[in-house]
Amino acid sequence: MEKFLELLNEQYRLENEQIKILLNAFEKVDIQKSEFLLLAGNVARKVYLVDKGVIRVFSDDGNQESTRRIAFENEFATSFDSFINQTPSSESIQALEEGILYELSYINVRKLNETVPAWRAFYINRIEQAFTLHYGRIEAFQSMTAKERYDALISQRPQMIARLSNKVLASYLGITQESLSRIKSKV
Amino acid sequence: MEKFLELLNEQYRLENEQIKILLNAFEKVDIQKSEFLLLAGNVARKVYLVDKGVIRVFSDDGNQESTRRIAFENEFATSFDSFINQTPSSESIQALEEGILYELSYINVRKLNETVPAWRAFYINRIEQAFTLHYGRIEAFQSMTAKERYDALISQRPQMIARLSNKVLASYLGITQESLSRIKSKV
DNA sequence: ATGCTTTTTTATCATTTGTCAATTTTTAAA
DNA sequence: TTTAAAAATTGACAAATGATAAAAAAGCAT
Repeated sequence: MEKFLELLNEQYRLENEQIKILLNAFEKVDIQKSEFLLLAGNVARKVYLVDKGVIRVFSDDGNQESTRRIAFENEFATSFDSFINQTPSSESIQALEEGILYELSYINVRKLNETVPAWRAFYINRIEQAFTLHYGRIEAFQSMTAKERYDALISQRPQMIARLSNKVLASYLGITQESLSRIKSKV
Repeated sequence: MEKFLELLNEQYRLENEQIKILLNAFEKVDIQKSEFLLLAGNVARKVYLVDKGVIRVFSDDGNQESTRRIAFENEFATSFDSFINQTPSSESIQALEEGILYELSYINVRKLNETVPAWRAFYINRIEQAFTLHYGRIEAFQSMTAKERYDALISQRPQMIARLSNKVLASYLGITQESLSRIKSKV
């Protein structure tokens, strides 16, 4: 949380009054490993800032899981489509490690967008960044093999390999656990 | 362009003064089929609103083309990463049909974001929508076969099949032309 | 530590998709 | 219209990935 405020202050200049408003909008939540923050079918009413731990956004069609987003420390995550339209989510959100989150409700996001210019600029910037992050994944799926996607992930987001189980990592890469196991053994 | 202004007015209420500012920010451009609006290596300085025709954003690694985004009438497109960071683009933008565009410079986007609240709300909304659109593609790549992605595209964006060549469509779906040809013949 | 559950690995075989090459069809230019 | 270029189709084969099953390894609760 401190790091987040630092960043915000650095880039967008915060007045003390605004810092207070911001801090009031967030709520601290302790999470246990494997705990669900959102179950598919419900509306995503919060966006989460990870203070400590890892969370994942994923869907499960009964046959296979697809991990859409992994958020580590100082990253935001939610089931975005559900959150911005406040409609039922097709995705669930789950903690992968014990940790601490700061959650922000939909209403507070919209309020902050109206009332705190620094937050608004930050919000726009975050969505732009999130867009390019996910855009990169489309590039990967369009033009790379599973092995190439894995190698790219190692160099771009090493935490992904270090902190995630093969099962989750495989579902993020869009392949089966067995394929991932083979890819890893192929040097 | 009219339709775009209508939409903006409907959803965000525009004053006459603001309409003038907006109209001045856009510039009309006639485009020929196959014409390049941006060549990879250059900075994307404009975002394009398609008034008539179709444009595509794609990359070409020398070996294969990957079509990242197709924009039809009343849709916006640019090489997003390059545009928001004003850094050289790895993508090119090309017209697929003769048509008419309205282009908006990076500077004007940022200016409008500061000065026209209706535009700003619209801009945020567009990025949010663009995000969910591309997010849907990740879902497709993660959990569907090429045939399933093709079928989904037929029902969700029939224009894609109707107006694009197989070559472009295949590169959008992330498969070879040959595979697409076989998928189509499989009923 | 012990036993149970989950994850990971390994093997075999099936399916999907890619590659390469040739042919047909379509498009565009002279 | 004629001709050349580009795109689409088809076939044969190769490579990548999935499905299923079984065994080994790791994690977790008691």
